[in-house]
Amino acid sequence: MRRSDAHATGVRCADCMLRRKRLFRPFSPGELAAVAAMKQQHLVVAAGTDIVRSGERVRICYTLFDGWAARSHELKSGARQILDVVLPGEAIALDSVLLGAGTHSVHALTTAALCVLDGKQVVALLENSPTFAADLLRTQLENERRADARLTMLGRLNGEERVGYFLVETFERLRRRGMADETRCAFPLRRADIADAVGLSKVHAMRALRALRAHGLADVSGGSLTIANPAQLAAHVGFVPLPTTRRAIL
Amino acid sequence: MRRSDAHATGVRCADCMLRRKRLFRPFSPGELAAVAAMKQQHLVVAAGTDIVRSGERVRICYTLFDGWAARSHELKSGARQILDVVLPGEAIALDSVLLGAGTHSVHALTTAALCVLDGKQVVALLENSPTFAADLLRTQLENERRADARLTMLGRLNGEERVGYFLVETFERLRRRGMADETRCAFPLRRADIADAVGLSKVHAMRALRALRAHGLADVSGGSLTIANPAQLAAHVGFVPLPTTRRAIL
DNA sequence: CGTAATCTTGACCAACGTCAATGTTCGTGG
DNA sequence: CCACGAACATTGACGTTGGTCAAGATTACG
Repeated sequence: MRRSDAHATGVRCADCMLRRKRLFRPFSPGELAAVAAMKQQHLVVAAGTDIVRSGERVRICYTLFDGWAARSHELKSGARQILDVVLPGEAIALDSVLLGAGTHSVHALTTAALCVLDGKQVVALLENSPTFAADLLRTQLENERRADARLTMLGRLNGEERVGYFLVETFERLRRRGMADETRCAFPLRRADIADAVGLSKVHAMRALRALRAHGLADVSGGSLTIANPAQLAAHVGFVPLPTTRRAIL
Repeated sequence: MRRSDAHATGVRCADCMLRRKRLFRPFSPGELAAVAAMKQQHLVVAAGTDIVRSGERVRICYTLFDGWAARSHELKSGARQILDVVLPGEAIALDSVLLGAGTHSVHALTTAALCVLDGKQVVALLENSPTFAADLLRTQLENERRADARLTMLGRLNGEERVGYFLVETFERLRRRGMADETRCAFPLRRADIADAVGLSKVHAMRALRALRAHGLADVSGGSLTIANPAQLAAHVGFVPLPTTRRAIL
């Protein structure tokens, strides 16, 4: 499950099924060629691997092709905050290509497949294809809206609501990628990960999960998440799905 | 202090001193002309005015020219979360021009002067000037980094640290705009605003302010903020200033 | 089969929210 | 200049939420 698998799982951009999903912006032939040219490697890493470490200056970025990852901050105190879960089709380390040394870490939550992209060529595409740059800006503005909502959840919801919010939001993101059925999806996060995502201690995150289960709202067990009535849970925690826009993908 | 003052305070983009600050990206003559053309009005609003209301679909966006504003979410419960303080030179409602109906509100914290920009022309500039789109994307990625740090503060710091973080972060942003001296700056937020920014109740935000004052770290009174030793406070709360990049301004 | 990691729970304590009362500031009209 | 009221600031008392510690149960894996 290391780099030696690269060829086994390699996919040419032109054949990539991920980018054909409705969620993603269609590519012009020219853009597709540019992206195919900048793709240096198809890399598979094991669960737990650090994909990006905070402070590293890098000349490459990634598209998560398959699997789950988490962006996080670590404090000197040892505490950790998970900033966001990264799902297939999303960019990793794009910020460090455009702004220099990254401020967050990214680690694989499951076995993860990554498209490795040459930073210089990414910048070149941006500066040569204005519609692409504009679409990437749209995607980034949409990310900001999600981040705003997460900030509100951390600042203003109680423990049970925070966990519930995190679960439906993730469920909804998976649904849009065709990675969830009506009430169920994979959910590889451990209890400690959930706690670090919603700003609770591990013990209290447990209590919140127990309460959600007791209320028949959500159940996390055996690596999968079941939400009997997603609309009800969403209403309960004040989650409002964003209107679907076609996200830029690299 | 209403629209009638527009002419009194009107500034032509070519003469604008704000955009000449080091913090902001210099403009090519072509871009400057494009921005001057899209500027429809120079609008002055009183403190407390709603500049943008959540859910409104708009065809214009703004650059905050002078004064302070706050972006916020309101929950059905009546609770409010301030997402960010908006300072001179920053865009307002750019997201709703590019993505449709906004998801947050923006209100003026002080008397505020706004450059009103035509949305269509903003989009046109983006799609015609790739370097500008790329720079705006950089600025947006920098905003994301700040948002990540705020999320971490909400999730992982205690009340006193949260308030301290919010104060130094804002102080540092003002300093970069030349709006603060070594230890002091204007600070027009009320106690309730501070509480809503850091996810505390008003009463507890008070206690945190009292503790910060008792520890000699920060003092908010009479509409101004004094931080005896900003570096010390920053270290105390884990605030790390982002490297300065030249921000795109419209 | 054994060891380490993770999950789960109870008991207890600290942080934070709520309620309610008092003080302070500031603008307005007399 | 003063009287008044409204909005805001400040504080104490008390209840609730969430953190910490510690132990036992379960799972994953060599």
